[in-house]
Amino acid sequence: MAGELIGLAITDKGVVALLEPGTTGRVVDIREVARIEAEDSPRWVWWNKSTARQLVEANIRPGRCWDLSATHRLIFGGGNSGPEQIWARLHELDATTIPTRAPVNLFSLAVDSGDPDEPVGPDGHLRPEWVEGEWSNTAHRALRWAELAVVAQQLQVPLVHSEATVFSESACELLCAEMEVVGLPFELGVGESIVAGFVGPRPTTAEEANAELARRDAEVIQHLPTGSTFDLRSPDQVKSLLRRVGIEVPDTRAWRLEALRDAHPIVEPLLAWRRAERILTTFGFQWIDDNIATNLSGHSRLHGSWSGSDGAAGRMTATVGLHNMPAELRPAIAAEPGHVFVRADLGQIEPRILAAVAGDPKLAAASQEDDMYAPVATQLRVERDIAKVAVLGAMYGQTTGKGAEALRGLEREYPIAMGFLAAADRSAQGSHDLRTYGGRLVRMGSTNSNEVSERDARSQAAARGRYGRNAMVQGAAAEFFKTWAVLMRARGRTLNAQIVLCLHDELLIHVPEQNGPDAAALLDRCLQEAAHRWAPRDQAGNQPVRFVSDTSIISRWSEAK
DNA sequence: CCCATGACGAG
DNA sequence: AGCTCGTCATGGGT
Repeated sequence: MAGELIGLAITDKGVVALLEPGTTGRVVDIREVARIEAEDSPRWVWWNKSTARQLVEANIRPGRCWDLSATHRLIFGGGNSGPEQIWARLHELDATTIPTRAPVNLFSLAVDSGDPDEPVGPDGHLRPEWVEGEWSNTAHRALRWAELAVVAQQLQVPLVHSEATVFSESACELLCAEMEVVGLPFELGVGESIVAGFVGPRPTTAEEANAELARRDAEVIQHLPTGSTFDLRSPDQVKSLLRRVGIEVPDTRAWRLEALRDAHPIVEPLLAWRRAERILTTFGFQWIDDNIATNLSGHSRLHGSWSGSDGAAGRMTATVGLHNMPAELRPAIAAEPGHVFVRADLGQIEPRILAAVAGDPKLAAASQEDDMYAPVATQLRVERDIAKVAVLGAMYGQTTGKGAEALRGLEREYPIAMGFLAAADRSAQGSHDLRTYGGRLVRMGSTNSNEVSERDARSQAAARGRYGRNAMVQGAAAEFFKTWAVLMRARGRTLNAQIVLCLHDELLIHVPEQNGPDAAALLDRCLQEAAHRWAPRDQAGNQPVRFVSDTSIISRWSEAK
């Protein structure tokens, strides 16, 4: 039956343990999973993304799952957790008492802590040995592990605030597994030449590398008296270097030096040095060698790991710089032969989300426009850019600058939205946890460790307030984005449309060239469906907030916008 | 060796 | 505006 829950655990040797409802479970070949998926489309239950990855690696792409880890992060907030933490929370056990495997010695061997074939120890916690992988040693144990997953799922059900969010966040873990396995198309030659443009050609020996380093340092140091030695990698030394030429700065951040370009001829080469250093250390040849794999047909892809939600507000995160690649590298992200990218980003997502989650009808009315800042500006009787800064400032907790005055206009014209933000701010200031529209707990950890001055305490509270009001918008926006993304993942299967990058409000989809237009149209339909499924409706059942995207079909990421 | 901090890229 | 994230560097501490 579609949507039926089936517990699933796959050992590292590929043994598949299935726990279907009302059965004692069975051990099967992975092809059986593919058959069940095709015929019944169940909702698979598993501990975390690692199972999703095993399936994707076997070329099985399930439609639905209940990911215990993703759901745990929704219910309880915070970042990634292992089975032992999930289990402990569901049984209201103190996380600090979770046992860890003691080093193997005579003493630890002497302690008898019950039946090692039973995953739950006498203290009620999962045994560390099981958590660390011993569940995978035998088919019998794998069955127990799948069974425990179903037990945990049943315990999560009553704690869930929105089942729809559980489903989309779980599906997002599947999407993450896929993005990890398939990678981001990356044209090696183009990437290498971009890097070389910043840091010089790829060195073949350590001497060459050192010479290039010295050459780049000299471009900056030449503006100082001969014999000067400063380590440009040390902010402290850069500060004293600048003091030497008569520039006094509290820090040496780029935006501050930008303003001092004309103060001394050393500033410009210093900024250039910094840009090159960023490429060299973070996005250089080493990065390419470490993270880009070339397949048998000679095409290269960048592989990182993805998390469907990590950190505070539940945005996706990614490693190896997938979320902060310098724009200069985007020409290297190229569709493979016979393919195109469909790229789309959500327009003005945060104010639209605010209108929706706050239920502000007037702001919702403004969202009907392609540019919703225009009607807001009219209401406030200010310039459009002022209105924009004011709205963003309200969501981020701006306290100074131009937006501050227009803020009073916002309070007057959009009291519901502003009241929503103020409530989040107050709650966070008081260290009270928040919950996003989709039901994610945003923890306000009271980290006020030592005694601090009255002044510091106030500024920390204000920072918490800003964090809280932002988390309610950013968090809900992340949920909405993921709903959109996983709908496209599901609906795009028949077009062979593969999502290869998620960037907070932007999707990059790799698709056979002939399917590009269909995929682009589908992506827009998925946006409307996401709005319909996710966003709050008014009393009449109408969806009052309009969401828009900018969609294009391109060959290289750099062609966008 | 861990940890805090500065710096910087992206949204 | 000020918010999130990951990554790499130095420099302090153990």
